[in-house]
Amino acid sequence: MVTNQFTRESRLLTPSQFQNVFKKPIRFGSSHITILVTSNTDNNKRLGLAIAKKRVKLAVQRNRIKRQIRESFRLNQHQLPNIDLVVMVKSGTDTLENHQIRQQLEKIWRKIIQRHK
RNA sequence: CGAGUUGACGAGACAAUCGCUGCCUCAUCGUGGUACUUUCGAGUAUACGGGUGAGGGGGAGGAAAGUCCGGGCUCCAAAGAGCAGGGUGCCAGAUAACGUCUGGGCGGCGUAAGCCGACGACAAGUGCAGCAGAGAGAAGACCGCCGAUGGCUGCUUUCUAUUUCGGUAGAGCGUAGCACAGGUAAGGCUGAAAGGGUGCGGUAAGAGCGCACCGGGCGACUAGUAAUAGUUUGCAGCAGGGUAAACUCCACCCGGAGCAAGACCAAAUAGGAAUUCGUACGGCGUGGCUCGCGUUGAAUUCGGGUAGGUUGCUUGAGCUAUGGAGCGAUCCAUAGCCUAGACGAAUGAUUGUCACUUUUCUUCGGAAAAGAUACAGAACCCGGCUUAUAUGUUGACUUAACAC
RNA sequence: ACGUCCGUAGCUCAGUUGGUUAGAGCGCUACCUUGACAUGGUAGAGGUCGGUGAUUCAAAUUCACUCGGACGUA
Repeated sequence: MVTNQFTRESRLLTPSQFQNVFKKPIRFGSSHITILVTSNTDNNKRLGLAIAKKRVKLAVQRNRIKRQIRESFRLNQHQLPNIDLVVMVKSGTDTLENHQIRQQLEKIWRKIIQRHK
């Protein structure tokens, strides 16, 4: 059954969970977005967000980007393998439109799926 | 109708689909507690916490921002005393409090509505003012003016002495000159600033030296709670400029830290080793000092080890309505309402329709196309201030021109 | 979230009881020295003192607001 739910179980919550991803990541990227990926053993996919204040200055823009990423992850999660991933963002992302962010993310999802087949 | 001033409110709407978050109700699952039954396996009931599902209703701001003030709350001792330090600064009021607000005063800007003002004291004391300039604070004579008085020189005349009878010398009066002593702050020059202003008189020239008016000072009176005001009145020619966002003085206010405060649960700070000081006139306890109060051996080094969860957390100086008091800020009474509580951090995404602005077309009903949708995201909570902001609705007021 | 501090030349810093003109080192430019380079020497350019306003005769310095940056607190 395919669900589009997005609960606390599908997020990275503690610093140690984040550290696991940062230790030995596989990198995927586009012009404005970098994603670090590690496979996990919990039979689950988990998303973490690292949107630095240094890269995106205004809180409104940071929130907007995070919502877009979560929304895209929520809609595409059932296609993904069991991985932990952290999404990072480069400077200038706050000037992108919502649909541009979504296009970039969808490209990266496809790359990850291919890599893990 | 144009231009403007000022206050209040708003900050796109609706629908569908897919989500997030916490609240309520119901169903269900499992577990611990309590009561009852028991064949000691368990079963039933109950309330609460937890998981899952369904339904319902709620979910960012006017500035949530800057962190510039003030308060609540929490801990430091129950928050105390003095000093230091800091803040505020016309008067009165409002308030939990304020650097805020309201009303009034004074000054400035504007035709006006209205707006702006860190607006106590420099006559308590100390300090500062480069360069320029004569002089910078009980000032000063550089140019200029005068030179009455005194001095020097000349002339007229009078007197005295002397005489070679032409004069000569001295003294006095008058007068002309010099600018030597000196007088003078009206004018010039310098500067941001030069010790009341204008006029007349006056004088050697001038000067509050005298007078008139204006301005200012001190006191009285009147009005006002007061700041302050006055076509009131008396006094004295004027009394010393600027700077306190210079030290300072005066009045009033302020103990320190902050929800990463603090509390609870589990773990942990353990147990150790070495050195030094000390055994109470000491050390520590928030940050400045002294007192006071509380508590008690302290410091350094080596080695070892943690930083998870719950709570604080949203019912509050709360909001709405009505009535009353007050010019107003605001306050009082009654009734009703509950309106975000997240924590690697929710409050969203997509699509459609309408609404907004501009342009074009128009049968003046509207239609089409394009564009824009600001500033910006709660993190303990309030009251303000300040800064950012596309734009909409509306109240009151001022004013030019025109029309009546 | 709360708290503290800092902005001066291209870089690193001086300079603040308000006073004439904002200075040092490195770097930069030109010339001299060398066959050439380095070194050395001489000269020169380069500053809205983060911004706006206020106080004052006068502000890098004092005050208010504002912009940017750094650090600390579990």
